Amino acid sequence: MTIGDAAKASGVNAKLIRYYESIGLIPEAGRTAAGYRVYSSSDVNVLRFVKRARTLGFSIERIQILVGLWQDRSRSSAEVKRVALDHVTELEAKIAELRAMSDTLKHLAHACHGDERPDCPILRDLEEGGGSCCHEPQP
Amino acid sequence: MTIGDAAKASGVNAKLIRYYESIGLIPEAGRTAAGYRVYSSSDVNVLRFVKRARTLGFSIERIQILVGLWQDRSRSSAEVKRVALDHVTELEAKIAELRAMSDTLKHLAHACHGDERPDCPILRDLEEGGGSCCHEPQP
DNA sequence: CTTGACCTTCCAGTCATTGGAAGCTTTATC
DNA sequence: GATAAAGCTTCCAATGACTGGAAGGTCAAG
Repeated sequence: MTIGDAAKASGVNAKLIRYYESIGLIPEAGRTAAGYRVYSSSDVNVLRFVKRARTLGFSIERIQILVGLWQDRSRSSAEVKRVALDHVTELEAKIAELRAMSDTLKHLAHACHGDERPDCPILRDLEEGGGSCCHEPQP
Repeated sequence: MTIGDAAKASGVNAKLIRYYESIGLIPEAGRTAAGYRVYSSSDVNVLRFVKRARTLGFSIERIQILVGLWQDRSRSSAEVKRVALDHVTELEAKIAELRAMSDTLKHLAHACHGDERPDCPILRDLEEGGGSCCHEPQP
């Protein structure tokens, strides 16, 4: 299998496969006499594993660990679970951050007439640093 | 005011102020005879505006537009609202994406014993590409 | 023998910063 | 006035995870 075949079979594009090899996420592929990379179906399995892990938002660094655990027959499921739950913690933190941004903006946009007049609570918030809002208690 | 003073007053660090200038987000600052950048309190207001907008997750590109609208007395609030709601749309899309990842992982982690044994549904999912899950209908 | 579809490497760019190095200027202290 | 520390300047490089392009080698079909 050439890199193009491996790309089709795994769903990871050829450019990305080379990149993964260059950063050491996957081992160096074998080569033909002409220097073309050669892949086996087990290499494709690794690529699929990586692809699925990326789909779930794992960083390359954590995927390195997961691939290591996957290959390690004496792993404990506790180790895998810990890596997964660390990632969940980060995802939840990011979600909370984006949620707060979105809610604030939706609130401001709701208060904005959205007509031809220049007056706008969104700009007022940005100007004032968001410190004072209609719903906050006045000290 | 020097760049350090402006940094303290705006909460945007000096390095970042120079970067914002270099990409044209803020106008070029005036200079002293020795070449030091000089800032006024209105420059600081712009920096504070930018900082607040970044806190709300706006891209630099959109902040350019927002600053433009802010400075434009003949703007319509509709324009501002549209920029804000476009951003909300993107935030919600990103949240949904992360939510899906997190939920999938929580589900898999829940099904994982997390003990010393190697058997692990998380690795099984990564191996199989997440296509088959206990709760999905069997064709 | 040529065309076109592959493959190779290397370099550059993305986004929004952050860090460091090397070299000025200003301010404070002695 | 000398000196040291703090702050300013520019430029270059790195981050994460890709993506794109240029320049050139290789392979199978017509």
